[in-house]
Amino acid sequence: MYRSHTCGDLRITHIKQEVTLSGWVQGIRDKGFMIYIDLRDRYGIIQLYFDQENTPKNIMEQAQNLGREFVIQVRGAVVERASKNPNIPTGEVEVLVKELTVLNKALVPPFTIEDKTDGGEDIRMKFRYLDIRRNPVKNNLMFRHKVAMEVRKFLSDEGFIEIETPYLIKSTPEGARDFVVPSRMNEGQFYALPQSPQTFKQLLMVGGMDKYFQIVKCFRDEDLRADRQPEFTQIDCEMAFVQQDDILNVFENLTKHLLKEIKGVSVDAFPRMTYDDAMRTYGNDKPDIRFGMEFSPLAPKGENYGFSIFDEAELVVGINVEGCANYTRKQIDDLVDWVKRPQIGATGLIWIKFNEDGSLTSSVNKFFDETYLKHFANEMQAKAGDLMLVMAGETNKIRTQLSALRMELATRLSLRNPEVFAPLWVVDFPLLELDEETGHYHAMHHPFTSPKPGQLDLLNTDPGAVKANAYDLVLNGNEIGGGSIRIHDKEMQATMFKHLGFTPEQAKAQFGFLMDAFQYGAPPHGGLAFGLDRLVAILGGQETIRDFIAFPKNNSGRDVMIDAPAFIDDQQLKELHLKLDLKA
RNA sequence: GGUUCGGUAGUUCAGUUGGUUAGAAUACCUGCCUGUCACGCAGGGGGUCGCGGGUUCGAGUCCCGUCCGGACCGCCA
Repeated sequence: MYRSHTCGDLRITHIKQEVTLSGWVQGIRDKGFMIYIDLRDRYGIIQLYFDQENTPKNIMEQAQNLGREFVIQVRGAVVERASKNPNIPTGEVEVLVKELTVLNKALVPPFTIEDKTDGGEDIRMKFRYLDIRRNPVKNNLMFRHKVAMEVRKFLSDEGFIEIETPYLIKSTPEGARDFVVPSRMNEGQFYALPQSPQTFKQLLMVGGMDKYFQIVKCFRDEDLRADRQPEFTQIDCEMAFVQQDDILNVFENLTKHLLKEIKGVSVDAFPRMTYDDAMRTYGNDKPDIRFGMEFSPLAPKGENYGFSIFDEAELVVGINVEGCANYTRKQIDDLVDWVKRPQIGATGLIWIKFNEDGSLTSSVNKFFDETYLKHFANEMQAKAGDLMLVMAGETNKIRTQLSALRMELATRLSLRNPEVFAPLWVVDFPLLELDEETGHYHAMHHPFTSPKPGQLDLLNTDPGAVKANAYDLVLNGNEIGGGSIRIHDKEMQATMFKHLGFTPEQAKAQFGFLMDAFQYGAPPHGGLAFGLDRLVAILGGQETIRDFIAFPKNNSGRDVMIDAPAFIDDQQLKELHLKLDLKA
């Protein structure tokens, strides 16, 4: 027996009990005559006590020779401490050690295994197994487990069945790049890892499994970010015989369940906002609505303001930053510089101060007298003490730029409280999106998304204006889920592919199996997928998803611990019928 | 594909206009210490300044290239 209790178990009630414990040496305080060792496992820390009076000499010597992170087993009696430590749950007791076994020695770890470690990101990833011993990472992984369990519990209770779908599937050109896997038995052919189980879950609907879910890995070979990994986990769901509201209701309830069970937070009915409204009001399809600073349209087009920046602009729009009229010139210049950085790419930023004394000063005093500025202030519902920031130019660019500024200001003003949760449905997404490079339309969500009823004619006349039965769930400025009502009719699906630039032959070759299935009684269906990593990070109040993943990849898609990806040897290449054509 | 910041002791970092033997903290090792718990005290060891080239009497410092890491833009149906 390695242990009778864990290191987090022991309390004052265990006094005089004989216990066996196993764990890692967290720290050693050797006072000469007596030695204290903090023994750690997943459950906590318990202090071990050795002294020259009570501990056998050989055990005392052994204890002196231990190092940090040694794995040891001890036996001894639980005793009350002479001086207690109120900071840890086991702080009233300690174990007077009689027997000590070193189960495994350990090298000195490259960074300290403490909550506030001295190790940087790089070294922690390389020695991730040590990092996982630290409370912050350990707790995040346990937190993730709890979220996943609540998801399974809720969906199972709602009648959903978890079904696994294959990882070795077929590459398709739509959407993100695929990770591909060469087939040894099929010369020159490749599997692809799924970007999502999309077509399979639709086939499950055809198969009559009318409520499906799966907590599943998905793979996308695109560049990474702090909140984006090449392999990530989705809570993938699909339902048959449902309309959009049915789906929104089920997953709104799931989200409420999670907020309640995990965070103890009750949230009212989620607001629903159309995509167009979100873009108009926040310049963004995933607005953070925990704070205001909504966009106010200014300077309607067609009027002559005698100010070329306004007169030539497609859109003039401003936000009101409450209580910031006292910003210094330096602070404002800093904001101007911030939006002019290449990442934002703005050409400038106009500011108007609504001073405490009621006067208005601005960067455009030359062009606008107080009457005009007052008019702008009214439009933006600014009051004395506020700072108004205005941008003008091409609609899409200005929305993106001002939206980025809005988020940056909210961060600087600490308006993004991670303990406040403001979920929101964004609905009525456009069906298609124009690719400015190729001039072609492609599906905004995916090619299986159904258009809103009665918009089929629009598809021919103004494809960009067609709205889809597609929706996103947004939480605190993050897209945590998205889905749609799918096409379940073969002809409709064929029409869709045609508009996306597929020839009938291409459509058949790539998605013939799906369209065939639609001919055998496909029920109306739709669904949604949550990004589990991101959801867990947001519920955990953190920005980066990496610390909620046991073994994440770095910015370049590498696993620095196992050093993957890596070259394979010539024999493997030969078996796979592959020849490398390397630049170097 | 691009922008930007960084790489100096095991680790986290400092290192001035280019100038003597590259420092601090922490970790590690040794000794001391009867209630520690960020233990304390004294001492000690520890450096390919990412790598390659260049400028210079002289480079951690300046220039070019390259590799690695972080953040971001494009991209991510």
